[in-house]
Amino acid sequence: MGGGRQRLTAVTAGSRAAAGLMPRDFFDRPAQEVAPELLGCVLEHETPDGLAAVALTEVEAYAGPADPASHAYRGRTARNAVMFGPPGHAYVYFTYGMHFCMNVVCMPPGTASAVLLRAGRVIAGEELARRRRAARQPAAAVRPAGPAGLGTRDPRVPVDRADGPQPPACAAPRHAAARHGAARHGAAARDLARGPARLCQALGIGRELNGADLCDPASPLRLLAALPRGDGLPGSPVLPWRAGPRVGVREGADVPWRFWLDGEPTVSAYRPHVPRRR
DNA sequence: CTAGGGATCAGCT
DNA sequence: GCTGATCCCTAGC
Repeated sequence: MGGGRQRLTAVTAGSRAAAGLMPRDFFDRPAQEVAPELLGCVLEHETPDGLAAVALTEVEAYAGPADPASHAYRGRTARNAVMFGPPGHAYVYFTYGMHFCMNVVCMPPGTASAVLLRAGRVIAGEELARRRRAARQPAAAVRPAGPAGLGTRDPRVPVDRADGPQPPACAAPRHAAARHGAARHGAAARDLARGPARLCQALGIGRELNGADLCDPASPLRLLAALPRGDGLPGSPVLPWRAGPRVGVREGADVPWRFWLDGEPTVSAYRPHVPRRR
């Protein structure tokens, strides 16, 4: 396991919207170099529902054709085409029949390499993120349930009616909530974007953002250089990070290409790969 | 711990 | 065109 300290780029003066936007050449390098420098950077997604953002706390690097754990290992396909495109774009894929995961594309066009965003700390739009996470998986939760009227599909799936934002979990045993440290209004803050699929769910990232440009101020999905200090002090925070083997990777488990901020509670739990039973 | 679910792709016909 | 193994996961027992 390695370790190090990540000096974050200071947020320079400029237009407020573009302040701290990551330059494209930042990503024009091998993913394993980019990855640790992404820690602490801010991913924000702007939608009609509002803005939500996370500070990245855990990432994984996936090198190109030489990395057996990479989606690009067996060459270019329709699914992974974005990885072969220009750097600084989002590669979003669907997995396990229900989850989205997001990567940041690295290296010049033609060389597939990416950083998987594994976890973050929500720093803006927490209520929006909480709503998205509480909405669960409609397909699994709603089930057939009955006729429910023809053609009256509501994409937003309002679970509660009279109780407003009160979650249905209020009837759960209170010791369970206490054991998990869950707040009365849904998941604990640290769990909102803890894990690659949760991160995508909290930010409302789905298939339609595959290929989105993270370096474009006009893009709904943007990557900013660092957290603002907020205290008016010059310079930027220096964050300690650590590195270790990647999660759930069969081959290529020997390289320490998972990076996380030391001591961050939002870092997802490490689970070594276990072959699935049939 | 395991079930769940959809997409993907190698390998086959 | 079809089949079946696989997938970088999460929620709920």
